[in-house]
Amino acid sequence: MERTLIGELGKHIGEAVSMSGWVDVRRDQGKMVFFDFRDRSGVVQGVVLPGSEALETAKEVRNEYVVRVEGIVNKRPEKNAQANRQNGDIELEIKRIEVLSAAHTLPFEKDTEVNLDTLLDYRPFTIRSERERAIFAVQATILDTYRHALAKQGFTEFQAPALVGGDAEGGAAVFKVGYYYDQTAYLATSPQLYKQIMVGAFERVSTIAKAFRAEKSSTTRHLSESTQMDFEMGFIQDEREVMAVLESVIREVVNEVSSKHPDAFTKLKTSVPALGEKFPILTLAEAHKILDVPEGALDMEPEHERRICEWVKKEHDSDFVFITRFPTKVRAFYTYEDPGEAPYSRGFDLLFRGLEINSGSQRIHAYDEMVEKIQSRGLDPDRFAFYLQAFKYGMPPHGGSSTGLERFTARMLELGNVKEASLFPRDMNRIDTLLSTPD
RNA sequence: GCGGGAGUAGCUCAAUUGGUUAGAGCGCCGCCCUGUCACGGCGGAGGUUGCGGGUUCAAGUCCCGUCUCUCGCGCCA
Repeated sequence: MERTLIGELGKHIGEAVSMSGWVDVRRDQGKMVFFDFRDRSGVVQGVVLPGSEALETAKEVRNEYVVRVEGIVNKRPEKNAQANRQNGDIELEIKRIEVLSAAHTLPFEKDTEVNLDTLLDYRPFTIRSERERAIFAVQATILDTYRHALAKQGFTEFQAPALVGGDAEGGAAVFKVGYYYDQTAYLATSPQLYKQIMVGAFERVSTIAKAFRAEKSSTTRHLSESTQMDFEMGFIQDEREVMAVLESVIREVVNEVSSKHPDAFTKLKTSVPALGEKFPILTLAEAHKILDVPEGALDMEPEHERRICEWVKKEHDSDFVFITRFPTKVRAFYTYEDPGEAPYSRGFDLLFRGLEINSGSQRIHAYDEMVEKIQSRGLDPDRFAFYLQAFKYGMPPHGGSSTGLERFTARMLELGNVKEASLFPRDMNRIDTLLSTPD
């Protein structure tokens, strides 16, 4: 018999069906046994009635066993119906259970709350919990919506390399790759330079790339391996155009997540982010003034990011806020500085619920200016020769930005630690050993 | 890297001022249960208190070292 998905069972009342999935819960009543079964489409109750041939197997089966079940879809007796619950009005009267795969004793119940390290140590199991599936279903929607929102606006997606040569940008904490005998390779800390190269061909490009950072840091907002959602666009007047595209994408992502996953916010004990009329834009100086930070501070400390977001939420009903006009010297070398606006650059950060989730800017596009800037930062233009070709052979005024997927997901669902928004997070001490050699 | 907190049963935690045989809930195992839906009832197993040293008549508890987790800061072109 062909497999019927649990979500479709309601259309087969009175019919004999075959269903496959996991045992979500078993409730043994003695002469009869109840189950909740789970597959990708949902859950349904199954019941083995007294005297059924399936009773013996039903007694052996435990939670998380993978089974194929044959039975009849019945409407539940009125008094046993469960409102507000998927398939609460039906149940599967089990005639036969075939164990496709037994499960060993579980380390703990699937949906119990556990500490972060336990959660991650048992990841292949904990990912099955309702909470974890909700987080990563939301993350999948974030990725999908980001991609389509940009495609609609004429962006071409490309794949940036993760393996890069040369310590081009100076002594950042990078992962060194010992493979090439005559040169050094690293894992990319950003797809930035490749994005710019691609603007030279496609004007508008986007990429979802892995970024690797070997920082010896342990915080709730850092990962050694993170996912960046980037775009870069040509023919702009200034960074405001980049911000406008970013805002439109973020709005679409939030709206899509809230419509596709209406239960996720309740499950995670949070609420849909407030988008306000428009994301407020504050200069760094304005933000510091609001926070009563002494003049001359060059950047925002984590505590300032939290406080300014609280202020913006209260004053503008927005969980997002742009900060602009950072001093050029604290931004990346390729950041554009208009002569009339010195010493401030055309860079911006986007803060979301107390945390920086995106950073972007208008970039330098003139070859000579770029070479000069590289030199003034004490870097060697020869080492950037490959990248500089993009500018040498005609580059439009352009800019772009980069959103940290894990940070965005974590703030969206108000997760305490960005590692909760990563399926398999890597940090200073954590890396799983799937590839370890068997004995 | 610096600072705070923590490490006790499979999981989440408790254990008074250093004092008898280290407890609970959940899970697990066994028995009972014909309408449960986190089913319920009765019983049971399960511990080198992270690791190493020290103080003491006596250490889960105090001291030193070490490892790990966690939070904050620093770092994060």
